[in-house]
Amino acid sequence: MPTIHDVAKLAGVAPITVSRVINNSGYISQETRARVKAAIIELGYRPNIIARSLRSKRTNTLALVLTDITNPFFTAIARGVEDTASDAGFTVIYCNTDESVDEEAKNLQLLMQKQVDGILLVPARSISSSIEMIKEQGTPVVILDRRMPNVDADVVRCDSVEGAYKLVKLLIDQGHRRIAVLSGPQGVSTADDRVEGYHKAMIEAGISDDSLVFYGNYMLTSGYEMAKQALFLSPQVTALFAANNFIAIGALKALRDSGLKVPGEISLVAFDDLPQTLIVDPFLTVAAQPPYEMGCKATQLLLNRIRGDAPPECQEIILPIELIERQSNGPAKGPL
Amino acid sequence: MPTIHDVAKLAGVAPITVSRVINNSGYISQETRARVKAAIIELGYRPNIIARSLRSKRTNTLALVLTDITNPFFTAIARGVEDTASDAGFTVIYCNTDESVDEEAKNLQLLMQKQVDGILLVPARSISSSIEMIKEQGTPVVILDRRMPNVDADVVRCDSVEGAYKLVKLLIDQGHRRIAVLSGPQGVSTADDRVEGYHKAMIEAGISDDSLVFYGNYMLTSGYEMAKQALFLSPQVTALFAANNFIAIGALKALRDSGLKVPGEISLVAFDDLPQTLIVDPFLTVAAQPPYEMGCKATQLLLNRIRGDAPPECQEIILPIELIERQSNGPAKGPL
DNA sequence: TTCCGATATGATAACGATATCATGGTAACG
DNA sequence: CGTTACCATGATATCGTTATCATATCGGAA
Repeated sequence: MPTIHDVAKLAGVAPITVSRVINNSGYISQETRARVKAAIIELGYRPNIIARSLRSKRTNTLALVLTDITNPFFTAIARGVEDTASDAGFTVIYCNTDESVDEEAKNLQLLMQKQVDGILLVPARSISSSIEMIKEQGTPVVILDRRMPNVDADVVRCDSVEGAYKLVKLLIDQGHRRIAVLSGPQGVSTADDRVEGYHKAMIEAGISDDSLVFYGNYMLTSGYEMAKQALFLSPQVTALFAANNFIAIGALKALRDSGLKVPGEISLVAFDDLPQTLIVDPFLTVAAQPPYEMGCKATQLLLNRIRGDAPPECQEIILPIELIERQSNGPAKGPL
Repeated sequence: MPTIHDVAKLAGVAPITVSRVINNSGYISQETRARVKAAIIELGYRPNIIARSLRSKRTNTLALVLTDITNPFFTAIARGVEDTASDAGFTVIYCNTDESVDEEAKNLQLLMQKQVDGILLVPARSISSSIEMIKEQGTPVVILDRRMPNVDADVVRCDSVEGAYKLVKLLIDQGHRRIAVLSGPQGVSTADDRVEGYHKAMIEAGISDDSLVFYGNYMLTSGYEMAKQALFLSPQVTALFAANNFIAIGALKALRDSGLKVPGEISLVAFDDLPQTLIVDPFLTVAAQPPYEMGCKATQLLLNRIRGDAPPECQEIILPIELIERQSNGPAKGPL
């Protein structure tokens, strides 16, 4: 592996001159530039990125810290991040936290040590000290998908309150009154916000019953269990609102196992759409967020921060949610 | 950010002694060790990983180069890789090639410059020069999911020929004779192997007709188009074999758009299962590979290579394929 | 002519860690 | 008592680049 010294010697210049050619910085005569370039090609020289990073304090690396890459919503975000980062010459390190604050802290610690230039974070909880640590070091952070109320950082997300409100309103307008919400973990902003949107719609309709609210986590099994519990309620619920895609699938499995027809006997609406590539006949009525765009936008914002050409004040970018009405909901049956 | 010098000064020792404490190398008296550790904690010292890498030539970073993280098959691989790598204190950089040899070469080039300790590669094509470049540099590579016939490297994959054979045999045993195969790009080992397995089963049954073989790519749209074309064949096909999950979904959409009932009017079997977390009622009969395990195994193998405690000769690990018979296939209709 | 700014290049010193070699004890063994 | 082996620590050089400051040339303006 040739070094900058080898190139310099071959071209008959000082190493720093080679550096200038590589980085297009300072003044170089046409002739010298050509000679250096020729030497670079002849030797097949590639700069040592690590040495460069050590000196320049730049790693051209971003980190994406999310809860679970296995969820297609986050997979799409990841793809958006990578495409955008890659175009800018950055590589992406990614980490799964599985919604654990400890895992998150551990990962962030490691990433700081690796001196990534910026971090895209889907925070495990709304309250966490790890962000402060990062900000102290001066590393830019963009918070993705979720809010962190007391943290001063850029955010790219959708309006969960509004999305949930619209979904539940839809059910109410179809005559549903006993609507259960199956949400994620308390303390996660999307889970809280979606319950809030649910409450808003319910209260507006003059209904309010805390026994209809379930908190679990954003996993299949949790959706399954919450749905099973919701079915025990009396009077019976006529509709379910699942706060994310995995919960929705879990709930659907529970409904199937209980022999209930959707939407004939019970309605189901959910947050997050499933990708077109995996579903033949989309069936679920959903509030769809644009994950790929979220990943792109967040990365652009982060790159701007890193380059220092973003306005100093923090930005909050809220992308639109699309309500897609399909076949999983219908008019409420039985006495209202 | 304190450096090793600050710690050394505070503890009253030389920097190298601090280094020894951190890395548990060489001899250190209990007393000195304690003093150094105290200093480390007092200053909140974290080693600079970049400086360490420059000197030690280790980055504790792996790269995962695959075609498209959006495919749940690869997502699961990625998760297996990350879990295993993370346990060993390694971070993972990942890159999408979208089946393009050029993108692959570009990414690999960059990764070599970043001096990753090892590479997990799902090669875009069976023949490619980029691998040679990597091996020249001495960076260990594990090839994942696909074969590269003329390359001397570790491989973790499944037996595509056998999986395809079993799926097609199943159809033949149900009386199907006109079976089309919708495969990936020619030159990709899995696509070629699955066609080979198909041929093996067909020839064994005394059937062989090259007009039933379609090559496209592993995307939804390609599956849709190939299925549409296959439906034009005369005499009509009674079954389709999709070489991956996306092709299968595309084909299903095409069948739905053509008004054909599955399995009543036409049967469909496919390679790769869809994750339980996304599908309520699994419907497709598939040859399921274990992607998560593939990711784990490949990473273990790679880590062993990096540590130098793997046997010198290349290993080929072939994981078992599970044939899961569901509802997308049935007895052939019409005259045999 | 003198001086100044733009142009072109280089010398030197970092960046923060570890590899290598050296030094000096102490204990054990024959 | 000398030799050897182990233990404990340090000095120095080095990894490959770039930041910083210095130097030299040249053309044109004052």
